[in-house]
Amino acid sequence: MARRNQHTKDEIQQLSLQALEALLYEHNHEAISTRMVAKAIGYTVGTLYTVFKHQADMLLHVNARTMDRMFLHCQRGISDSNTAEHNLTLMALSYHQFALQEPNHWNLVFSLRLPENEPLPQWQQANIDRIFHLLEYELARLSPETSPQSIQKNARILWSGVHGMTTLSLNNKLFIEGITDVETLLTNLVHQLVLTWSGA
Amino acid sequence: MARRNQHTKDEIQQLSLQALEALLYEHNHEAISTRMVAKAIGYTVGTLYTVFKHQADMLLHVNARTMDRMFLHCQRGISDSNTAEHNLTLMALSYHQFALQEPNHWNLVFSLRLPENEPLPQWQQANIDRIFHLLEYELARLSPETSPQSIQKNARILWSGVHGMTTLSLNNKLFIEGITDVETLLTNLVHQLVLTWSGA
DNA sequence: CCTTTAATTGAACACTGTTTAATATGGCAA
DNA sequence: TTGCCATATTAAACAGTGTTCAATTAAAGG
Repeated sequence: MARRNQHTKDEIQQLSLQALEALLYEHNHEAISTRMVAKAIGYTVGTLYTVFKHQADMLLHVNARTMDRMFLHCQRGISDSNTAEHNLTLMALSYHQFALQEPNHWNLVFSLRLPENEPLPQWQQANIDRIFHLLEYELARLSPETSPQSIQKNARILWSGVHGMTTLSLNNKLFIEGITDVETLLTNLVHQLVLTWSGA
Repeated sequence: MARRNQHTKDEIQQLSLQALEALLYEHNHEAISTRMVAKAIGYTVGTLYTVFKHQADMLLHVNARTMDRMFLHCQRGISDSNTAEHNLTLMALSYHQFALQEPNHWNLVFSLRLPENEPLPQWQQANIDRIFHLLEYELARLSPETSPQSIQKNARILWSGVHGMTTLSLNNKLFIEGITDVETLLTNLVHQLVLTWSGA
């Protein structure tokens, strides 16, 4: 069977990404092979290599979609009619919730290592910047007289905290026996940082 | 060549771990195979499996040693004659510095996934607790009247932040073009959290 | 010295990512 | 309609992976 022309290259790429995403709900990315993805879309590995440079390239494309979904998820419920602290708390909780809902997708975003000399694509940085802008917007609303540099700095401090809690709790490296849950910890973190930044 | 009795099982295990650690200075753990380790110590893969249950088991042992080293490193310069904030800042900077010095060892600690139904061993939790105790000690010194529960909670908030910054900066996911460095950010984080916790 | 015991190996198994020659079909020109 | 060409697709190959296990070989014990 050759030259069946059933799908365009673009369609094959989309099918692959969808199939891979579906597999990630069941298996973590280290357990997923190129042949599994190929089989899932009814093609052979060779075909995948006409559409992606290599496996890492395919995973990178999945990561792009994951970050898009995460970005949307983190905007849920955000509104200018809320206080800045409320919005920041919502974002933090959403970030953590997304990681819980799609742990394998989320893990892949932060554990993918590209082959040497492969630069990480510019849209990756753009995606990260997009999330930071959400935070910076709220931080500016919180204390309008703070300099843009400080706002950028504080956004990074805040995101690091939220991200760290999410990583550690996802890997059970955070808790002794049933102390407070992560949601409480996240709310606390946001509250305490907001307190010092709101000029209190 | 069989039954040469050149090394005891214990010695073979130690040799393996040392060889693996040496390899980690050059390659990240995904690029290291059991056969590479075996060759480095002058044995065959089969021998490794008389000493470790599986590859993940071997990596877990390396992680134990890495955490020991990290624990010692994080105590560098700590002294009761320093302020609590100073000690906490030292620890945060040491934590980050250690990750920079041994990125592959450090990565392995947080990215190793055990096979299903393999419980993470109890010394792992003990090692984590040990680090938390260092933090809790300083936090108690900072505000003696705070309840033990709150101290535990705050230690986790603080460590999450430090860990998050370290992870993200190690993967270049934290910075736009040359803003402030991670050290400054870490110092800031500690300072701001300490401010709210010292009852100011 | 000869047998038992166990440390060590080498080969096998089923998999992995990646490359490439061979193939078979859809579309086009005559 | 026929025949050819371009190319989408595959099957097979390669060098590697983790893991297991029968076979081997040497040390130790009687």
